[in-house]
Formats: sequence, structure tokens, C-alpha cells
Amino acid sequence: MEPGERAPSVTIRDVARAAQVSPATVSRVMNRRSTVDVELARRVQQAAASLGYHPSVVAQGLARGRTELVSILVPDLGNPMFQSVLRGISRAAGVEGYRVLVTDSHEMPLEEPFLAQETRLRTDGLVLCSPRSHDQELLELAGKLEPFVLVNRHVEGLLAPMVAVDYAAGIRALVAHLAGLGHRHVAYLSGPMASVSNQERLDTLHASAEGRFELTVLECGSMHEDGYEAADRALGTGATAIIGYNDLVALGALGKFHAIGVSVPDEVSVVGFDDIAFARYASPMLTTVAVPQEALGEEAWQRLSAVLRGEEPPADVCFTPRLEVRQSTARVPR
Amino acid sequence: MEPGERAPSVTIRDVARAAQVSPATVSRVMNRRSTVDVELARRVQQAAASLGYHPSVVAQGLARGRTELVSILVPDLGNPMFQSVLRGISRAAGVEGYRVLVTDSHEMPLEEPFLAQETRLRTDGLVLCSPRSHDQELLELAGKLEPFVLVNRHVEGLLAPMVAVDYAAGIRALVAHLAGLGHRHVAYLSGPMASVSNQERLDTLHASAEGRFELTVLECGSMHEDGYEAADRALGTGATAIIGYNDLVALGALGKFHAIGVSVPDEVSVVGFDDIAFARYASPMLTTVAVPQEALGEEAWQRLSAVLRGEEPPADVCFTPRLEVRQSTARVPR
DNA sequence: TTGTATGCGTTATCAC
DNA sequence: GTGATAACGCATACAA
Repeated sequence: MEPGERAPSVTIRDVARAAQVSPATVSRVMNRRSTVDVELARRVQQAAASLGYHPSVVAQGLARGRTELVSILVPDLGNPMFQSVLRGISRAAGVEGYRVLVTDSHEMPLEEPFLAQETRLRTDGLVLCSPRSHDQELLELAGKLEPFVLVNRHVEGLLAPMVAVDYAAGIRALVAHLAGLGHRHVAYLSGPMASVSNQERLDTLHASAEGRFELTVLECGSMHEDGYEAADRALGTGATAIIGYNDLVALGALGKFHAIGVSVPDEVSVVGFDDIAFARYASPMLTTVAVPQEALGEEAWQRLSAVLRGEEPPADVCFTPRLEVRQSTARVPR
Repeated sequence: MEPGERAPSVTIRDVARAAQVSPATVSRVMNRRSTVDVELARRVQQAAASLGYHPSVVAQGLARGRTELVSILVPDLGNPMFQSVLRGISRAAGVEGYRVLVTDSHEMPLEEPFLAQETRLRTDGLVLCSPRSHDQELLELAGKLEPFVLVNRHVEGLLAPMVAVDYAAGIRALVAHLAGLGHRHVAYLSGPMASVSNQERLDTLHASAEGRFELTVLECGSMHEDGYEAADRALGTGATAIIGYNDLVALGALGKFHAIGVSVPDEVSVVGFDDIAFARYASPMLTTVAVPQEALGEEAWQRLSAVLRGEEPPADVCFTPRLEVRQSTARVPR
């Protein structure tokens, strides 16, 4: 065989010939369809085995009209939050024989619509995770993306199933916790501007901080580095407590404080968001708002799966995150 | 349309009819093939646009004999090391228009051969990452998996391209570092028994510890929890330095020591392996052996890509990891 | 129960 | 340059 040449794969016809039956019968045996004479079935099995036959998934996909593949698009594969969602979907889908095709938009909102369509065309359905696009854009795109489900985002008027998190509730719990500890000046390390959940956290923060403490917002980002870099700026504002956009940012801040000899939580309190696995193993253990990440993925799959079966998907769900008080928060220093 | 019914997708024929040309011409236009009369091309473009036509990727796959999809199989999607490799592949492949289908074997070595074959059949090629199977099994499987490349594993006699890491060199650097700090009793938190790289680390450890320090090996695992759980056991052996199977384990141990008030590195030194992003932001910053994770993925893609093009792949590569001395190691306490 | 024939949506070969 | 037509490999309605 020349390099680049097509490998001569063994087809259903080859098996049929070897077993002296029709291709249809081979197909029936391979798919455990209807009742095939046991003797014929045996011959087919044997022929298939000895020829090393495997049905072409692509041909099956074309003939059946489905690939048993679903796509997931995430803003950043490097973020443990999305990795967990991916895991949840991958695991749940795997049980039903579906595989997952993953695409990373690398936090480039403008690429999102194209990538979403592109990857969607390759599979039976799509999970759109924390899309950074505007509501309007998603509404226009929806028709081309169906069937799909939305994770970590709510869009009014969209008929796609949604799996969301009540970030506002999480923020309120956080605010109550910090206010209860006596903090009167809090800094928020803001995430990507395109992140809708960042916007939601910001709005809720402003609203619920009112009358409880002064709030300073600092542009930051979504990665370790961003938190590390922003930590002393935050401290410079006079804040006694710092809320990270997510755990990555909070952990980055923790790292910086440790590096410059600022004690947490004695001199400053730090909290995160998501409760990624590392939050629990940080020093000090990070107080954070726990989002059920793998569950998000599982619920997303349940809905996509239902739609793929032509059934009515379960109702939209909105998880209420749980405040996980650990060691990175304490009473305000006096 | 009834639920479950097939969506009536617009086909190449619909476009041909609308543009009053043959399907062949439409195909030529869509693929920018040969020279098509500019007027006809315009009509086709327009018809395609107004009908919202997108070529069926599945049908293209069948006709062209390739899907522009590759698979990656990893032992644990929850491990940042594999996530980084996945990212590296995903990014590199994406540039050439290839998408990545990811499968997680959930550290179940027995499932691996089946999953590898299954996922391979769905795509044009496979990246086998840190397979837990025995050499013999891989050798027997090889024929069914081609084309594929091996990451983080070397198998004698296998003609598949390989991208590996010289773990022995990493361990030797670690041993020299710890011995130089005066440590005379070291504990190794051992990873999954099925992990070949764990075995390699273990062997090298035994060999190079000889005459420098006493070595105690404790069964542990590959996750945070495992390290957290094993940390005080390790301390109980009288070891003054602890080597984790990977950063996750080391970070878990760090967490435990912080929880029980054991100071790192004053009372005990801790080192990891891989240099995941979190290692740098831990408190104290984790001394570890840096493995170029995304580069592994990129190199893997380069080789798979070459084979897919029918070219000779680049020679096997073996990265020498770099010792990253940070703050979790210090002179032995006296 | 089993085989025949057709369709799935493209690409590619070959005449025109 | 352009259009029939035959693969591509399988599933399935229908006939036997």
C-alpha cells in the first residue's frame, strides 16, 4: 500500500460473501435485529471475527441519520470548572454509548458562533457551556444549533433546555458571610467582561453590598495569573476581604499573599467561586461557593439525550450553590 | 415534524436545483475545486446561502474516506496533566481543521483496549495517553489501532510514533536535590500500580537512593485525596522529605500538613511531579519536576498529522523534565 | 426468516 | 468548464 493510500477496509459485503449470506443478514446480525437463524448468525459471527470486521461508523451514521456523537463547546479547557462539566457529560453520555467531541473557544467570544456551528455540524447535538456571546446572537444562532442545551447561562426567549446556577444566591450568601464577620470594605476581582456570570455576580454584589460595606471592583480575569497579579492592588484599596471571580483567581491571590507575607485570613479574607478540587487542598483551605460542576454536565446530558430520543426534555434546572466556609475567611482585623 | 423524526436537511441536490446546475458543480464550488465559471459559482453561493445549506460532514466523511476527527484516550480526565495534553492536541489539531474526540478510561486498565478500539473506529487516528495496559497487550492491539501515537509511554518493538518523558532523569534530579539538602530518609507516595511511569519512578528511586538515603515506599494513588490521606503515614515513617507520585498527591499532602500544623518545608520537605499550574500557586509553592505537558500534546499531533498525510512522522522524542525548585523543600531539620 | 433494491449526501471519474 | 454516474459502506422497506 502506498503512503497516503486508502486502507482497504473489510466491508459488510466481504463478510456476507464469506458467510454465504446477504449483506442484509450480516447487518441484522451485527445489530442484533429481528430473529436470524441461529446457524446463519453463527456463520456471520465467525466470518466477521476471522476477517476482523467492524462496521464503518461513518457509513452507519449516514444510513441511520445519527452519529452518536455530541459536541461540547467551552470558553477555556484550562479551567477546572469546565473540565468538570466536560467530565460529567462525558461520563453520562458514555453510558448511553455516546461520545463527546470537545471544542475550546479560548475565551475568544467572536469565534464562538462559528465554532459552535462548525462543531455542531459534526455531531447529533451540542452543549453550549457558558457562552460569551450576547443574548441576541444566541437567539439568532439557535435555529442552526438545534438540538442543543445551554449550561451556565439563561437566555430569555430561548426554547433550548437550560441548566443554570443561581449565582445571585451564591453571592448573597457570600456577602452575608463577610458582613457577618465584620468586613466593611470588600474588593471584587472581576472576571472576563464577556462572561455573563461575571456580570451577574457584579450586579448582585452591588445590590447586596449596599449599606453593608464599601465595594471596590478591580478588573482582573479568570486565571491564576490574574489573581496573583491583582492581589496587592486589591489590598491597596484598603479592603479587608477579597472576592475572586472564581477559585482560580482566589487561589492566585492566595499565592501572592503567601509570597509577600500577608497572612490569610488574619490580615485579609479571601473567597472564591466554584469549589474546584484544589480549593479544598489550598493553604489555607479556600472558603468558596460550591457549584455542582459534574452535576451540571449530567443534567445537560439528560436534556440533550431526551431531545435526541424525540422526547420532551426535563424542565430547566437552576442549582442553588452552597457556601462552603473554610479557613480563608475570618473576622475583620481591627 | 413528529418528535424523533429525521430533520429534513437541505442537500446538495436542493442547492443544485435552485442554482440550476448539477450537484457536481455545487460540490466543486463548496470545495473551491478546479475552475468553475464565475457566474455559476455566484449562483451556487447564493442558492446555498439562501437555503442555509451546509454539506453533511458525515457524507463527506464517507465519500472522502476521512472524518478530520482524531481520538484521544486518557486514564483520567480529572488530572490536570492529561487536561494539558488534551489542550495541546486540541489546539494544534484545530489549526489544521481537525477536531478531537476525547475518551476517559477512568483509571480502569481493563476497559482500555475496548475503549481504544471503539473510539479509534470513530475517527482517523488515535492518541493513546499514558496507557495502563501491558506492553504485550499494546503490541497485540497495535494493528487495530493504527494510525496512532503513544504519549508518555515507551513500548519496545512498537512501530507507532512515541512522545515520551525521561522520568528517570527527573527522579535523579529530585534525588540529588533532596540528598544535597541533607535528607537521609525519604518517603515515596506511590501512584497507581498500573501506571508504567510510576513503576519507572519507583525503579529509578530505588537505584539512585542507594547509598544516599533510606527510601520508604507507601501505596497511595494519583489524586488529591490519596496524598491527603497518606501524608501523616509518610511522616510516621520518620521521613524528612516526601516525594509525591504527582503534583496532585503532593498538593494533597501539603493540604494535610497545613491542616495538622506541620510546617513545610521547616519540618518536612514535599515535592511533586508534572508541574501543573496549581503547583506554582500552592502555599508554599511546590518544588516539582516540570513536564512540558502541552508540548507533549503538540508533538503527538505533529506525528499523527504526518501519518495522516501519508508522510514519515518526526522521530520519536523524549523530553527531559526540568527540576523546578520552589519553596516546599529545604535543608533537613536537625 | 432471508434476499433484493434503494436511499443516506458527497466526492470523484469520466465523458462531453 | 460541466454534467451524468458510480462508488463510499451500511440500514431498511419490501418482496419473496
